[in-house]
Amino acid sequence: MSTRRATIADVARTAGVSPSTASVVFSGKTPVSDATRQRVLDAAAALGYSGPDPRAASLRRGRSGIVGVVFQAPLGAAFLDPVIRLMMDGLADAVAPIDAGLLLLREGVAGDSPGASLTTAPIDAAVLVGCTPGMAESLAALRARGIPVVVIEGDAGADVPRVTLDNREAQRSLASHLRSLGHTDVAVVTLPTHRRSDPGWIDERRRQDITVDVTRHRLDGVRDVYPDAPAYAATASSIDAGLVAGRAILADPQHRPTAVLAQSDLLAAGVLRAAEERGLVVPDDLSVTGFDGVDVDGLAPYRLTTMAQPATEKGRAAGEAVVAMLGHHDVPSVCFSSVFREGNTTAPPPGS
Amino acid sequence: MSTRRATIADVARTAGVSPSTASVVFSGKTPVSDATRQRVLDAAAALGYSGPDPRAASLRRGRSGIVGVVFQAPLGAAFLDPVIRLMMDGLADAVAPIDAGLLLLREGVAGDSPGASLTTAPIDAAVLVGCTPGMAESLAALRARGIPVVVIEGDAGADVPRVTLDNREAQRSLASHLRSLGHTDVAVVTLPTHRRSDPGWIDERRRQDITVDVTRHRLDGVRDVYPDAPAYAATASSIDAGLVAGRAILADPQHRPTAVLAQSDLLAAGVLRAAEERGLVVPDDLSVTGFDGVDVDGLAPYRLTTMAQPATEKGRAAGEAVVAMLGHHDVPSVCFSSVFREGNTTAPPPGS
DNA sequence: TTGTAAGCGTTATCAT
DNA sequence: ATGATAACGCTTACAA
Repeated sequence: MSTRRATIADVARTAGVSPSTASVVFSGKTPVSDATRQRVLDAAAALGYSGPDPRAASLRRGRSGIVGVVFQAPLGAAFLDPVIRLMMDGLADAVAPIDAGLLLLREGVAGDSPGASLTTAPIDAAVLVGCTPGMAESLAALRARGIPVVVIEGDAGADVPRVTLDNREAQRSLASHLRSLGHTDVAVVTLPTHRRSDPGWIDERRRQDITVDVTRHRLDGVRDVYPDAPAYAATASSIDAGLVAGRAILADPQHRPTAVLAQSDLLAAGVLRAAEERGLVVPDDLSVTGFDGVDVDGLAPYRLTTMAQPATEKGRAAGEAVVAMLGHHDVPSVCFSSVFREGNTTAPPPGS
Repeated sequence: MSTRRATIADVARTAGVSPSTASVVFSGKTPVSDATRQRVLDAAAALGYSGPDPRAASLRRGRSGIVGVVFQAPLGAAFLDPVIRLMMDGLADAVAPIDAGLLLLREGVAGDSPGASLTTAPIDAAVLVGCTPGMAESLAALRARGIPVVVIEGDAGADVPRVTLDNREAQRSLASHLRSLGHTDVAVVTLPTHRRSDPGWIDERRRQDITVDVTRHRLDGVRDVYPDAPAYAATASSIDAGLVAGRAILADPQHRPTAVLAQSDLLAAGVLRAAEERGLVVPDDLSVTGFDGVDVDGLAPYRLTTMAQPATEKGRAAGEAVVAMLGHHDVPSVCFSSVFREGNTTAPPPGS
């Protein structure tokens, strides 16, 4: 009973048709008479054949139906970010029409040689998430293979299509909002400045070599309005990291800003907690802004004043770009806009 | 310049060796003299050949190096759960040694025909996450193809290896802990009872047809100690869902339990918020227990009394099981144990 | 509507 | 250490 698996040729033979006909029955690419189709299906059932082997099909077709999604962090950490989760949903939706699956690839995690999985994996295209300079090797490997690439929130060179956000302008809007409320003394909580960075104040030197585009651009946005706003870098985009930053920023009662601009909603949530710890009432004693416009689980009753970004749309756009590239179309880079959303965490500064 | 991609045959010819030798240079499966290796590598570089085509290799090898991970929810929703995220990390680690990637598959999401992606995807094995009866078709499709399957937290029949948790016993431990503290009046917040379920009290009728194993088993664990504990089903494992449930449970001051057992840490976090809303002090006025032992972002300064489950280990075990099955080894089901962890959210009932 | 035939690019086996 | 050969299982022009 240890006979090998039936192939489409076996099915064809049993059904008394040619292999090509049997193939067509399964792919549906060409009309087949009902009678033959039924005979083929019956033969398949009899032999326990459950459709073409995807490996063989993909060799012949030159397509595997798989899109690689490349992260620079452990999966669990990446998915901590609600924006990434929404993006994945959009991506999954967008590639569903071509029946593609998403293959998770981690780059630069201990134990994986650079680009190895990228060259061994049968992917038709790749989406790089948050492309920093460290991804250069991965990128080179992909190009060498002629695999279409799209980058989300990052820069991979002129000829790689990007899906980005108006980070600087968006953050500037929030800063302007605070200024129009009368705030003059604000502080910033930034996202990590490097792939792995310690928490701490950002001096001019550190500022110079921020390698994470999003972080730099959003910081620039604040500085457009408040050129001297002090900034504290968090180690991650999380509530806990925001709490740490918030504590640092609110530590000295003599030198306390009247508003904090956090570079993500999660960080903002952490700042809110830090404020609570200090006995500060938001927004009366302190205004706090976020960024992303995601549902932060457990944030109620606060509604953050924030910039809502179309995270799912970004994923969808990346997916659509990939689909287009597989169809040999040129695809342009796209930059999405965030929209200002006022919540109940901002107000004029105390005593105004 | 639109010439087709170089193949290993081209490289071999250029290097003046046979295709098999060239192949071996890349796979390293057989010793090759340094001289020839270098010639092959040079030829490859000259032709812009960057290694064997994974599609062809996987046909020949009969392996694609891809493990499917099957979810029953939109990706974004699944990854909301910290336990799932940890599990993914463990899974990724465990399959890394065989250089396998993880292919995300969603089952039963609008637009995907049942089992379609499972039969089209070139996967060597599959991990079903949270296998409910609704996954029967997916399972059948996999078996028909002879693809090894492992199930995490679910039941797929006797001959499918499972990775599970001692849910009932673990939950019973927490209930016992509360009883030993003197609580007699407790309520439960459960995980969803069905794949999609509305929030609400669980009456005997609803109790009967809970299709989610985890939910049922943990509820059984409480009822082992408190046979009449009322239970309120949440719609998801999230802080917000826990908040809703907590509000319902704490609504009536006359009928207020002195302790709430939540079936996940996230739900427990929500209950904590509900308690705060009502002006109740935890643990003085109300004890709250969680389940999972994960870091709930933003939960500080609380430390939940909970059962810590080895989530990463579960993922790793599933990955190792898959690797073993691919090596034609039999693998047993494994059931992990949770360990009791006391935090600062439980105490004797008020006035005792 | 169905059949014929020619690969898709690689690797395992077996000689040499 | 290297080479010749034969699959791996399928799809798709093209012909009938």
